[in-house]
Amino acid sequence: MIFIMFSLTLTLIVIGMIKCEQCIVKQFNALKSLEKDDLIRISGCKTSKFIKKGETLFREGESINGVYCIKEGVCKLIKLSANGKDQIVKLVVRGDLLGQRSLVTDEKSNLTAIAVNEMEICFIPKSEILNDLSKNANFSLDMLQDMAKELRIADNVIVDMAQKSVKQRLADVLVYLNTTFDNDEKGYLGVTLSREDYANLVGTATESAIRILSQFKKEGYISTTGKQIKILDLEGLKRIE
Amino acid sequence: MIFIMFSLTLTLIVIGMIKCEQCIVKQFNALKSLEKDDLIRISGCKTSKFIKKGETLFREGESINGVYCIKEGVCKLIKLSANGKDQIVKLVVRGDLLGQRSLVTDEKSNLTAIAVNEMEICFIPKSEILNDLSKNANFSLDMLQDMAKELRIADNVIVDMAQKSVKQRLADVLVYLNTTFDNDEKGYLGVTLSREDYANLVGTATESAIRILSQFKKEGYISTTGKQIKILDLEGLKRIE
DNA sequence: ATGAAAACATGATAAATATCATAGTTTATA
DNA sequence: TATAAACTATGATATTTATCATGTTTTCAT
Repeated sequence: MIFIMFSLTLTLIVIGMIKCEQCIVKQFNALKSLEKDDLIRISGCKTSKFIKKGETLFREGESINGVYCIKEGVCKLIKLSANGKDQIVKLVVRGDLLGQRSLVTDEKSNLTAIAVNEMEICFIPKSEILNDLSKNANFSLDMLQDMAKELRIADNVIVDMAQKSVKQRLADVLVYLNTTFDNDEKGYLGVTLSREDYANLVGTATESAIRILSQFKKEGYISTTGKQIKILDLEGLKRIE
Repeated sequence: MIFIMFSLTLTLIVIGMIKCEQCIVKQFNALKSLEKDDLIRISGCKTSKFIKKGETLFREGESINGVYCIKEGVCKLIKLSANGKDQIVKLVVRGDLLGQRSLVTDEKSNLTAIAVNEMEICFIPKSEILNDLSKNANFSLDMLQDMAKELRIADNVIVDMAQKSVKQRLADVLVYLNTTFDNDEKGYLGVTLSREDYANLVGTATESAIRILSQFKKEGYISTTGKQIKILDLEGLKRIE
């Protein structure tokens, strides 16, 4: 009997079926404001998934009809610009909720979401969570606060895009990655991006991103091993202009 | 007696004391979801103001502690970037609510608001409206929808800033102004901005904005009389790349 | 109305960035 | 483990944008 329970728990863990009410990452987002009963109800209808690097969660123009809770991994939110280039609008990380906008509007998604590395996510259908929005003032206030924060960040990104040089923006990205993700054992950035991803994050040509990273390397700000990047002089990067 | 009533009404109108529940512009924002009783209560504590062109409503770093309802006129939301240049993050127009973020966070304002022309605004203290957020689900849902929309727009601006050329962005701004504001009797854009404002909207040097506007003029897309700009070839502007 | 200040305009030049070309490296996988 | 495909790197050059300089026009307060 004990063996069976153990085996069951193990299986649940292996296929990612941790219950919402026990899940650690809910601490980091608006779900923390839900009552235990509601979390249990939501847990019953959520879908857990593992997503491989490079897989698409959803595309621009699709209906989402729910929120994704990022349990592990990183994904990039991309928009294809009129001139055919991809722009990474933001990175979504462990603990973040993805698709809040779909809860309050019926619009199609404005962005495409693609996994940057192995991800573990839970999908909660809109229908299941919509009631909480109208009945639980704390939850909707929390949601408002999240959006307000995202809006402030977006405004700052606009200013940076408009006013800073490509080199500054690239330095900013490195600083951001360094502070947002734990470095690995060897001191490399915790997220591995392609040079093209870097270019699409700062809005420049891939060659330009490569060139500037090479320059950073020559000047001793970073070192690289293949795609992996190690920050050697964080304060120096912050001073770049 | 009739004369006194008439005189009173007239005075109220002249000093801008239209009551919220009768105010047309509330249709355009989240206030439309409040009950009549709540609007009357709010009306009782709101402050009405006329703001002259160039005046500052609030500055980056200040506490706002309430929302402004824009009854008439336009203001620009500015952020000073690290390199000392102003960036206009967005224009706020008749019907918009300004400062929603202050309702759900205690942070200082991230932006500075300056009147672009003569404005008429009402200020509603945070204390008075906070209760409505927790008690009126429609109101807070409306607020969420507003923010979701702003977020989508901000994401699009990020992509444009990162991927489009200065010329394209400037053409976009002209198209935006043309569609957002009614042109005056002579067909000029309904909002008059300085060349520096145009530069700060698209994130370029003032000389560059001037140069490109001159070019648009030569190429027959627009005509100008002093600061005033008339769109001659809207479709042409949309096609610029 | 008038003079000073602000805004507009444009040339010359420098700096930043994109594009095209080519080659070396890494990565994935058959 | 061989091989193609994808990614990284760098040079040469073109294009875009910023900066500095200077003159003109408009605006505004007296």
